Amino acid sequence: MVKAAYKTRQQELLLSYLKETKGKHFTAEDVRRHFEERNLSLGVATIYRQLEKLVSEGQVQKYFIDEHSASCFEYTGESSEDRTEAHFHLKCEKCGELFHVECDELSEITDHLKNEHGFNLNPFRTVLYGICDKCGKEMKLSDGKKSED
Amino acid sequence: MVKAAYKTRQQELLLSYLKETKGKHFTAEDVRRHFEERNLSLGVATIYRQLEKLVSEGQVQKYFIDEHSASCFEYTGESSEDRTEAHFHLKCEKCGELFHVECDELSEITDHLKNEHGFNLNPFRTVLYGICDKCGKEMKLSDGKKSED
DNA sequence: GTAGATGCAAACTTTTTGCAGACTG
DNA sequence: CAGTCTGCAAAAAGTTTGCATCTAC
Repeated sequence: MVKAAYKTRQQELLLSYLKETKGKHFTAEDVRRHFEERNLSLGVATIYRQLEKLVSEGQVQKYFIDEHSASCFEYTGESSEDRTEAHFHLKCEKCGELFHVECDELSEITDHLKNEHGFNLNPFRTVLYGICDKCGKEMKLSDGKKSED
Repeated sequence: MVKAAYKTRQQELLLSYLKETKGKHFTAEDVRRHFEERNLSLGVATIYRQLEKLVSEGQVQKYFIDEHSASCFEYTGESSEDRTEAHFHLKCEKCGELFHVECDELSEITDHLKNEHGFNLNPFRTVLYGICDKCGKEMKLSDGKKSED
């Protein structure tokens, strides 16, 4: 039996936040602070429970950066038609910046994984780690000793 | 000034474990349990401290799967010569399996990111999420129904 | 009225840290 | 002997859960 799913004030608050931030990532704490600043309290438990529901419905994507930071969420839309364009996440291991990249050539990896490895990649959830352009250049400048990587 | 770096029993135990498991992934808890079973206790704090040191030296790679599970570590070797072959990690969102794949074509994404986006990918740390071949087929078979993990 | 949602606080998990004592060189 | 390392236990940080209360329908 499917649950009745009541409509609540908290639910609508969260949904309005999601629509404002479409295409950007946020944490549960970001949501809580957003409403706290407006004197509209939303308990963390509620935030997590609502987000979890949306994640299981596929409206929100959840991904994980590293153990020191909170999970990232990202609203991608209610239906496949108005879905946010698929994009990858690049995380710089040095400066910590998280980039969103949309690039046709990157979708080749998606095709390759599907065709050759039978693996159906979910780009939203995938975070590619490495060193970004800016940090790479800075490291070259200050690199006195030989590095093996 | 560089620290003196004493050689300890615990250090050697850990190193022997690493060499046994080369190319496989493990968690801090796996290490602790491994030695507990042999009545050789290694404190978790020590395990984390030693692993952290090896990670910063580049001998061990550390990556994150999701917030419910512990960080994964993987020993890749002391020098670039005997380094483990670079490989990607594919994580199935359904069955939870973590696959290691070495594939030349996948390295194209590394080149593309470097050349077009100036991003120097670290494949060891990168986990690609999606649905594996086996689960994808199972899901097709049971299509109408809601399926659980 | 009843099923479902909320909010608080406590529980939980993994990882880090402070510190006293043990060990290495 | 001095400098490091270890192990314990407590602390952190993010997330989940139990439960009493409140709300939607």
